[in-house]
Amino acid sequence: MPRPSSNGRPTVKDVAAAANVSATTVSRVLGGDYPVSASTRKRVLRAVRDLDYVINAQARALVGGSTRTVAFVVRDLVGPLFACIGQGVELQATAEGRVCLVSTHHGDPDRELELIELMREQQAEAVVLVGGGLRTESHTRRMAEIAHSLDRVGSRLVLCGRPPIGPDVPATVVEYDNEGGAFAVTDYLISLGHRRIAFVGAGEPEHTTTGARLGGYTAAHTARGVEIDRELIVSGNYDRESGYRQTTALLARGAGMTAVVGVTDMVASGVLAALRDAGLRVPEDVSVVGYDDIPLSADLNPALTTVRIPHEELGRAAVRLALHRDEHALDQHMMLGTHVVIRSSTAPPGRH
Amino acid sequence: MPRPSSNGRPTVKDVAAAANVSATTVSRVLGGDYPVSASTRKRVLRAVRDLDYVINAQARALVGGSTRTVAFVVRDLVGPLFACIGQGVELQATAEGRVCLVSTHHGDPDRELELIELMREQQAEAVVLVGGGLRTESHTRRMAEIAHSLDRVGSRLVLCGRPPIGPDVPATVVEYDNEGGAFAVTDYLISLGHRRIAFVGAGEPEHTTTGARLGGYTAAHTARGVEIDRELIVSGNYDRESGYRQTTALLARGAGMTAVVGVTDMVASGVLAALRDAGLRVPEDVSVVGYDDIPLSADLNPALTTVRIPHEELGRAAVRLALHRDEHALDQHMMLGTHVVIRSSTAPPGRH
DNA sequence: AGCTGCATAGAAAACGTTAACTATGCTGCC
DNA sequence: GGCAGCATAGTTAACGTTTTCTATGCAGCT
Repeated sequence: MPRPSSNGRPTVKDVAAAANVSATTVSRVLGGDYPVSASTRKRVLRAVRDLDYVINAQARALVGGSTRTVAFVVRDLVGPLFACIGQGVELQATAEGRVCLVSTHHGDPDRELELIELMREQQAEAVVLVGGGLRTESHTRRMAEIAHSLDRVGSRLVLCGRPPIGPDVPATVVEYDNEGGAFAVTDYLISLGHRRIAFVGAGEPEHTTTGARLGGYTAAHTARGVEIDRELIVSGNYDRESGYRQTTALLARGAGMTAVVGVTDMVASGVLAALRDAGLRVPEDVSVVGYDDIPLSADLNPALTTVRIPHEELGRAAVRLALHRDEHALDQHMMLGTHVVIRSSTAPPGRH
Repeated sequence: MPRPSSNGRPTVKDVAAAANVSATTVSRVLGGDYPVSASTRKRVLRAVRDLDYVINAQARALVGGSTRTVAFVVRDLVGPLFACIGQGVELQATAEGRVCLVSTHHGDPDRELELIELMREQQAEAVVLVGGGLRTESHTRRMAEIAHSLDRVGSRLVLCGRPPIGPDVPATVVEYDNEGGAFAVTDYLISLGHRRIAFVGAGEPEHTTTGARLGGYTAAHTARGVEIDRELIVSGNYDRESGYRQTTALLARGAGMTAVVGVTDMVASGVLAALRDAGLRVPEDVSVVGYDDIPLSADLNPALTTVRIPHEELGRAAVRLALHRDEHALDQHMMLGTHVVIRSSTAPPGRH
């Protein structure tokens, strides 16, 4: 009859007593590094099983130094993009023997900062910020301070899908080419013959994601010598409903676009619905493209032309770089490529 | 110039030294329970800010008893259903001042058990298993043992969207009415006039989700006195591609169904695609229903008739019940209702 | 004056583990 | 035979908190 000490949870001492050895020996059997005689090992393992002992991760972390924990902070769990990247983070963390903490800030930048602080209390080895963020003066400064705070205690701030904060800020950055992808997909539309291309964005241009994508959209126009009608650039937020609303508004005021760039696939899906409801055909009347290539995109009707970003690899690389930053001391900034995925929502402009 | 001790991370001692008080006092200022003079408090808080001190959650947990941590174990982060429930878990955990651990098992029941063990090491206050699970003899027994293990150390196993394990197993169960929902939606199809209704399932019937939903499907037929053609019941797994494959196979062998029940919306989305590719119209030629009401479903073309389950509430209730199980000692088993959401993928059968 | 009681503060023990020493045989070698 | 060196095991001191328990001053009362 196993007789754990007080709490109900058996400790090394209990196991040691049951196996007639010292606590150290139990630790060594479990650690597996130090030589222990076969018979002792057997007795200890027996006691571990009998008592249903599991190690106390907190106590181990306290003495051992590391918690073997990676935190990831994300806008929402339900957004497919965040989930995809989060999946990469979780997979890589697990592969590296780490456990994953997760929390969501629902788009509130201040809450995001609070969460980082919380993760610092939790002694996470790395704090991965997934997705774009605000890029105002004050927010950037606070973020830089936080990066230093984390650095001081041996933890690492990782920006995943967000540009670097500044030159002297200790942070790992894994981004993908937001501007390049937007350039490519816009260029593709222009090459099809489109000249009036709407951009349905989200948030203020200070939001890094919209900013960079809008930049690519603009650059493509400039490169091709196509003038942009500022009327065609509108903005809401990152959900489907916003895409629907902005598009309806564009149509209502007779913007006369032949193509629409949605800032995300989610937004583009709203664009699609608005066009359909307005009796317009895609791609015959209006072409639509998105950005992200979330799982949903291939199933839309018509299947959405979009920009694929390497979601999972983004998350994996974030964790890999952060955990092995001694080995990758030089390349703590990684830029992953994106590429256009052409499906059925794009075609040359019709008669207009 | 702050001078932290060794590691780089300032400790209570460092703060105490900087503020000229004892460690105890620092702890009290931060804890906020014990009376501390205003001037002392000010000095301590000052030192905390100067040193950029944060508490060590591990050390606090070690002595304080609780880690204030909730773990959730889920099949995948990307599956919209899991993400939705996970969202509920995270929200409620945060609301209760807990931090969230997450890990994924990708449908491997053994891996699931390993993860629970891992979470036990982490001293999670509750371990929430999200989504259906295996229900074989041996797996059930192991799960029951694990529930007892967790219980012994003051942690709580929570089954979220999965039926109870057994009468004497200490676990909190929050399920939704899988059978009832499947009954209702099947009954709806029958009431529309359908008589040959295919069921595109997943996994062996030992998998709790498929088992219960198939049960509802069967019961509705029985209740209405409609005979089931066993040929119409097929099975694959839980993804879109499986729905596509099974449907294509059904059509290929001339099963002649006028309606299809997909075991999940994801599967139903594959069914939709297969029918479209086969030149069949939905709902004119074949009606399709799903189950889960994931965000995607309303955006499918045609919008999917399905069974709505209260995803977020499911996750929230799981955490709430587990953390306050002293107050809810009696109702540690909760069954949430489901209801049919009628959209455009269903209609009376056409000429056949 | 002497006591009680409160406000404030510190010292020391505890939480469960590991790491750095220390101790004891035993083998093998000159 | 003496000693180096290894295999094996135990003792003790950390790790960073919180929680007793104890101590001091000072007000208020009889």
